[in-house]
Amino acid sequence: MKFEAVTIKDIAKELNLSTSTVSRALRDSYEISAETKKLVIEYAEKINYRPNPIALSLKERRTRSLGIIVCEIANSFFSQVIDGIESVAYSRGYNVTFLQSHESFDKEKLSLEYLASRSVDGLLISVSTETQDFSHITQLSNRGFPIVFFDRIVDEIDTHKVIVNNFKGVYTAINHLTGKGYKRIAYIANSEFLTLTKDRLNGYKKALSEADIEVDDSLIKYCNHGGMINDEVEKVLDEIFASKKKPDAIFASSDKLTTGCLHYFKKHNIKVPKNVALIGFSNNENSDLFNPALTVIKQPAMEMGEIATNYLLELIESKRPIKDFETRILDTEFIVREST
Amino acid sequence: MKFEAVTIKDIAKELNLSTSTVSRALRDSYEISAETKKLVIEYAEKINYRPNPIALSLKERRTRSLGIIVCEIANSFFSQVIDGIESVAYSRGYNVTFLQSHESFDKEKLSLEYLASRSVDGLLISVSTETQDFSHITQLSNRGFPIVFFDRIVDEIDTHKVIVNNFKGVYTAINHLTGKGYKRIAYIANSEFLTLTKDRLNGYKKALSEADIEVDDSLIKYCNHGGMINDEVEKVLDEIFASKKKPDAIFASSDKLTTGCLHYFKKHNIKVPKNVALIGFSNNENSDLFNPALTVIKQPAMEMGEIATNYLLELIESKRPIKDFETRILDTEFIVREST
DNA sequence: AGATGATGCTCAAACGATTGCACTGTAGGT
DNA sequence: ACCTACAGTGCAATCGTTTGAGCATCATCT
Repeated sequence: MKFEAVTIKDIAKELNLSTSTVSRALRDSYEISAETKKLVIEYAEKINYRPNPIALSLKERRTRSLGIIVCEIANSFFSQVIDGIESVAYSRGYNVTFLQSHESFDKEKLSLEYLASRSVDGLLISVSTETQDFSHITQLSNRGFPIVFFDRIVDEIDTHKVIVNNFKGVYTAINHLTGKGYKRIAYIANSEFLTLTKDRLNGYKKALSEADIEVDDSLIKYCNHGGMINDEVEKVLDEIFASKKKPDAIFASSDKLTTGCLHYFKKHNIKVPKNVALIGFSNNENSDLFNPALTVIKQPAMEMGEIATNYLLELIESKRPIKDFETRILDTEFIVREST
Repeated sequence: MKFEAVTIKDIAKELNLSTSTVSRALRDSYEISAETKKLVIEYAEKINYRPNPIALSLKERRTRSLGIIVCEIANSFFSQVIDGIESVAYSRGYNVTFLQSHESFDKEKLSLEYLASRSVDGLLISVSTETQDFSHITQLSNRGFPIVFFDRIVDEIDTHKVIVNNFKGVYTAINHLTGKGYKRIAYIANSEFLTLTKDRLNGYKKALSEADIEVDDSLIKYCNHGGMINDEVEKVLDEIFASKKKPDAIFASSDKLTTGCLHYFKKHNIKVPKNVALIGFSNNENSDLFNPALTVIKQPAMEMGEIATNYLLELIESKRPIKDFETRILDTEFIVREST
């Protein structure tokens, strides 16, 4: 079934005017007489005329829509970022198309191709954990396609970026743990390819060394699919807990990994914080309801989305190529609860 | 900064052909010689040509994109539905634009107008809690715009719908409570305007009457903003717990309301299930990690999204108007945990 | 030789809206 | 009476792509 909508032609035919006159009347051009304007506007109102955004896009060579690529919408952090993106985008007259990479490089690449082939004016992206080869993004960026990174950025591509202070966030958290006497602190990391994983590792190491604790590489485990693959978290935890020198605390680098740990603990009847303490990077709105209530490092997700979108719109709407790119670093919030 | 992309014209100019020949060559038309085809296809590949979807949309009078309106993406149930929608849509060559109503009638209306003015071929919608007047949807539907409802449907609009068996889901849950000896069971409902609220109420009443428990209207409370307004849940719980005859169990009708209850209990030091039992409609992936682990009625969210999308694509792609509409009713899953 | 037909290409219109330019008609000035 | 000015409107090109119709060119058949 075709849904036939009203066009400017229908108005022109009905009123015995040309389409140009109708167009000008609707845009309140000075060239059109008051009478004609009134006639046109009233009739347009009556038949509920709406300009066709597709035709406008073709004419103006812009779609007034933004593309977003994240690993998963069903993730508190990203859905909060998206809230921020949406609010800024709509207030500036843009709409928004989302794509999920589900942490797959191939999906990310396809999504990127799709969006970039002129169905959006610019792109906000947090790369997938799998992504090691950035050429698909680099190419676009080099051809002048506006891209802004948030959260999981790509160092070697020069454009606006918005992240949190990952180093400081983790440093504070680990510091808190060492201060409480924890000595064997494991780091369940996201993919080792992500910049933020490295930054966080540095914060972890710094805090340990300041507490005179030697870094034990067997306590640092990577989940290269971000916990998306079923037994990923279980496997690394098995490894950690199989060792003779068990950890007394765990730092999990994302929401998915944190809940993964909790599920593991529940299954193996490991008590938190009695047997092991837990701190996670988490924006889960219910982390205080967990058993136990979680100590978390929280990111200003909404703000991140807003800032990133403003950056992107700046790139899109700028008359001349932008050369000076900024990386905005936001502060995390550290919330101590029962799990430590 | 304008991002200039390659068009069919660039290819035509370079190869001294007409745009029609290039177009036909790319679509592998029989009218074009093998040599020319090869030439064109190779050059297109080389300069990375991608057809402009905007131009195609204008020509074909279809955008190959679907619109989704939900109250909130940051809600486990809806983000799971969206996962389902996305997977079907992309596999059938459609992309997807989301809009959040944030439970506001005005936002919903605006979003609808926007999407319908030809930027999407069809619409999937779960109406906001505030919506009482459906004329904005009815109008569109009557003009032949393809719409499919899911979860929060509108009875008086005749089109495909996908819901769960709300009656049975609640009946089973309340039955479970009465079987365990609970007698004063409160119902914290969503907006009273939603069809599902009424269906659930009927399940609630049936189960109570079968257990010879009289329905006490003071135990039935509506949250007309779905728990989006700060103190909404707190207020109704205050009312319920202020009464002399306190409830011994609570049934919460959505994820937001369920976590709202938990937050309230935590604040007022009410122990679950010792002081009061709790059952919620919830698709939260971590409801087993809560303190206590929650007994829940779970909806097949992903499946719902898939089915709804298939319905919508059927409406969009059908050659002739569809008159026979279906309402698909899915079964819920009842998961008993510690909270009851 | 002339008709027929296949082959391989180009022209131009169309989708819906915008906009520079051209055109018509009227009024006012000289 | 003629020129200028200008208000009010229409024509046609444009954005990128598709597609029906038309037009050469050449081989083949009678």
